[in-house]
Amino acid sequence: METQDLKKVGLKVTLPRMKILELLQNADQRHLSAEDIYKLLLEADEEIGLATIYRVLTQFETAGLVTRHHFETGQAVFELERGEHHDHLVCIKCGKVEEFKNETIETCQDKIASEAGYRITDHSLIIYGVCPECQKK
Amino acid sequence: METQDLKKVGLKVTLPRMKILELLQNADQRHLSAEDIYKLLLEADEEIGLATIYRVLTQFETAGLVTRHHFETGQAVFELERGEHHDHLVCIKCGKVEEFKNETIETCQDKIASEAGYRITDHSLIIYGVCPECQKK
DNA sequence: GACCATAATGCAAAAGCTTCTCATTTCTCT
DNA sequence: AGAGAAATGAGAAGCTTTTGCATTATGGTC
Ligand SMILES: [Mn+2]
Ligand SMILES: [Mn+2]
Ligand SMILES: [Zn+2]
Ligand SMILES: [Zn+2]
Repeated sequence: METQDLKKVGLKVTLPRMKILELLQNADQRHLSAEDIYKLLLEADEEIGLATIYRVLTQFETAGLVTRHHFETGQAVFELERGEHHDHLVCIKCGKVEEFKNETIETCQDKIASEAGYRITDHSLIIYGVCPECQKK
Repeated sequence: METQDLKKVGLKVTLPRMKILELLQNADQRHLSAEDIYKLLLEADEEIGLATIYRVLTQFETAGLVTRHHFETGQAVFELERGEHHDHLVCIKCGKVEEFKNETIETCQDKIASEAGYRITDHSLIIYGVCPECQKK
């Protein structure tokens, strides 16, 4: 029940917030831009302003419900936070996004940061390439 | 002699291009945004339009003279290409950028991409953290 | 060195994404 | 149901980057 998720993080339960959360949970595509969400909601006859979508996504991000990524598409994409960190493999032809997790890389990163004396707060690893389907064309 | 660099890649030798290239070679800070370059040139009494700077940087990128990065600062940063790939460690407090290269990570990335059937074209690994100096404050 | 065709520049306007303002609506709590 | 507080929608504004077009500079030729 999503209503709980919102209350838990101190956000009022409103229609826009419910619909956006629902969409993030159920959409085929896990990684969505604000505009994607806007259009998908329109298709479902839920007319929610783009400004609200941006506002809500930022609130969700602050609340730890979603994560924002900056792939090189010009627009940020958001995905529901599932508690397990992962990185991304993005097809430059069709935009498909795959996820992966690699302990060796994570460990190396921590080592690099600590050797440089940095207190690491975050990282972003994105591999760009052409997916198997797009290679055939 | 920078004039050669430009001719080599098929670009006319113009004052803006020379000045921008020179700045990228000599600036204290290796990673500069278009606006940074604009302002530094102004300080040096070289009034070059921002549009030209963007255009030239894109041409330099296409020609392989510079590399463009998207740190999460809202603006792209550019650095002179030195032929050796590396990744970045960015201080979220002061904006300092450090470079590193890690063979283990590079190898893992290639393995991940090929296991997913992707033909890798590029990747971006950015570690965000707080640098030693900023930790003291 | 002057000339010409072509390419590059500067400026302002436009575009693309995101945030903000403020009047109106919706929630929550009683 | 009603009051107070918070959220929404619509449009304006903000930022970074790109584009159109008139003007200027460059590189090759005579
Ligand atoms: Mn993901
Ligand atoms: Mn670098
Ligand atoms: Zn693809
Ligand atoms: Zn710092």
